Amino acid sequence: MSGAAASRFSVQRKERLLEQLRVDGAVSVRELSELLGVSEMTVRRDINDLARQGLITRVHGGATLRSALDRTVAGREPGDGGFNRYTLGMVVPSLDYYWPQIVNGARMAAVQAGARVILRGSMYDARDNRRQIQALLDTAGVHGILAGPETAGPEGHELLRWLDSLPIPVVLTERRPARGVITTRLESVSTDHGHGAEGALLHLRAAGHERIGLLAARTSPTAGPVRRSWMEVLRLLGQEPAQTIDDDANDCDGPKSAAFMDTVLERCRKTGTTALLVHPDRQAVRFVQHCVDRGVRVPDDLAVVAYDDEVAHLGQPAISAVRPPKSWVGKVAVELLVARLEEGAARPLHHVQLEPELIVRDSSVPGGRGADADRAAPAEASVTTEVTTKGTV
Amino acid sequence: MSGAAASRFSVQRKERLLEQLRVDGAVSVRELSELLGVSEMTVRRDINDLARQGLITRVHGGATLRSALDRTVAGREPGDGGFNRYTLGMVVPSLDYYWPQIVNGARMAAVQAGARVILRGSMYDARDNRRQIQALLDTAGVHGILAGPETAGPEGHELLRWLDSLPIPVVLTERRPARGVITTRLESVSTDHGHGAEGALLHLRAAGHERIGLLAARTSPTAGPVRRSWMEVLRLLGQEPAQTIDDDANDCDGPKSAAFMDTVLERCRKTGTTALLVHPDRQAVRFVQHCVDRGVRVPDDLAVVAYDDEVAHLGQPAISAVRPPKSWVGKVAVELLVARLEEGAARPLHHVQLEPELIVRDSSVPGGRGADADRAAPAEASVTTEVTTKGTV
DNA sequence: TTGACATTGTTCGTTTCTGTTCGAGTGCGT
DNA sequence: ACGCACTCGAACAGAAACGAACAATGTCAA
Repeated sequence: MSGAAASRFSVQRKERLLEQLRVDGAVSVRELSELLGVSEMTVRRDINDLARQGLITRVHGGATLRSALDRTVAGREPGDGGFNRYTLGMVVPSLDYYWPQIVNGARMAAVQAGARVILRGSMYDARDNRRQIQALLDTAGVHGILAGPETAGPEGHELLRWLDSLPIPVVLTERRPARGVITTRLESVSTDHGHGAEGALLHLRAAGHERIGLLAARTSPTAGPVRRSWMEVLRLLGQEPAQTIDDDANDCDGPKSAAFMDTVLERCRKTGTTALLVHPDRQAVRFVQHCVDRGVRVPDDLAVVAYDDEVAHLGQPAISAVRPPKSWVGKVAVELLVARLEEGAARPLHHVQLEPELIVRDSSVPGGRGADADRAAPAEASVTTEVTTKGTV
Repeated sequence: MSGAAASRFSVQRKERLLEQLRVDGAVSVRELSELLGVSEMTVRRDINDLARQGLITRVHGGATLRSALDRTVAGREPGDGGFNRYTLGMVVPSLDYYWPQIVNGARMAAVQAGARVILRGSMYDARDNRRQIQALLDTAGVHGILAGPETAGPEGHELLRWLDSLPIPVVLTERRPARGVITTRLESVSTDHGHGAEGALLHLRAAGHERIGLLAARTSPTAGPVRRSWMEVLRLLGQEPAQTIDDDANDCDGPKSAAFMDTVLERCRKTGTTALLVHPDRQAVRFVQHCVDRGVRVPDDLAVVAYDDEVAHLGQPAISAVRPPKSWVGKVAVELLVARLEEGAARPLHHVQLEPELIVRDSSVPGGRGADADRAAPAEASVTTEVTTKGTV
């Protein structure tokens, strides 16, 4: 077969491997050989190549991120004579959803920069955020803080002001200073969720969908920008939110989920909604599952794009998804913080936004691949193909 | 004309190849030879040419977008003395105001990164911007573009779309993609002028000024965010723009300038306006000069903060000013572009905003820090005063 | 027209990539 | 100890891709 655009050449396989490593921290030969559709021997050869370059560390059965214990090749980065020049405290609101990848990226960047990350888990709650950060400050020798705190509400604002006043540099991670809060020293790295959602919506629009609904988990900080973008795109298309779906994706879970999703499907029928953006992807998987159970064909009867890409590839069919560059957020955050520590106040404050990419799978366009990719492909593909685009249109 | 090193057809083929690469991320020799109707050998020759220029990554069987794993060019580059790995084209709208420092920062960063910058001056005009950028594209061996184009209006939007579609990476410099224009590949570095203006206004507010006016050069792209911030801060202070000054600073120049400035002073008296933000600083110098001529004491009778800091230190008294981090804008732009060239498409799109700093001199607070403040410009970074964070409304 | 030059196509021996096979090594439970 | 399950990698082989050399074609100027 020649249609697999995902990884035709060895370089692409290796990039895919590294990407997987960034996400999971480890890969197995077996997994990869299935994922990429090549023999295990080939995967081993790739791993050996990369290990020889010092980019990864070989382990029995697979590979991991380059480890400090790996002495096989002189590490490409002069981690510097001084091994841990800086100690960075990091506080994240969750240790099992979304944030592990950010932490991973931060860890890797820290190793590169000769720094050490001390991690503390917290909650989506300003008071606890502050407690955890205070604990880090009380730890001797912490040079800077990476924090993904609650920024909304009076308590969030107060927390931001407190962070702004700390004696050591602080980089907001996957957060921005809230509007209306005066900050003069905070820096930030965050994903441009609004733009990500816009990309997904325009992709659906380009696939011919006129009426596009939204299921977003209202409790998440991500939902805000996503929903705002959705409303803006609707406005561009000359539509009213009331004419389609705008519900809370959290309801796709729990005892009443079946009834809820039935209601959504019913409303899709009534309003002529043919596409949905679902946030987060766990709920998208649930929802697509439900569609299949009810005989609603995806994407023919209803196209679905997930916002976030933790499990979207496991959906049946595999779900197209917007993938925030999580590990990069962590990486850039560490780089900003280390640069601040090295260069001091002469360096202007940085605010970085990173854009998500849209992973087109099978749930958004018939045939599994966008009409945007006009290629005479032999349609014979039993293995799910993944196409990565830097956006749509 | 016979001067071209490569034939017209060869160029077209290569453009087509890059185009295909942009869509798919990879091309195979076989596919391409069929698609273009030429022999495989010819395609290989094209691929080798482009790879030698560092524009793509050669792989067995075809080519991919430049990959971080591609070590071929990074190692050796025959001819160029060995160290200019990349050639970056830069187009700026002015060569005598504001932009020289940005260009400087870019130049320095380029040297650091082993790159070379080719500069072209243009105008504040979309059509000419495009002409100049096209000229750079026609220059053989340009790997990426730094541009500070016109982004407003239909022509600006069209220009952005065109930039977004170029086969080589583009970093907008001191510009952002306009709202409402769909871009999927542009990156950007810009100053957060809004935040800068906010800092100046809050500084004046903290110094006790209740009613603060604005003189902004309406023709400048910077004026937009500055004025928006000003209006927002006024709103926070519970005031109306109409109750104070909001005029065009351009009128401080030219034959009728004296009359204009007298009118402004008169209106300040009438409305009880005790402070002004003036953009740009040249006009601020003129205005302060006029105040002194008319016996209006600065800062006692009227406080002035300039937006921008090219000549503000030459004012009598020295004028407090918001200083955009110009050379940093150039530096970060080059860093983004080089990183994109090195790491390829796996790197997410970056949008960076840098914050200006407020240089407090003698025109905004009585008893400011006179003589030593304007001696060594770089040293002033440490003199920057923080804006009060409490008590505003 | 002719000759110099550039570009493209063809041939064919060489190289690269990948899958398969199979013996060796490792850890684990019985 | 033993077998078992697993992984690893050397060795081989087929297919495909590569590129040097040469041939063919087209372009331009004298």
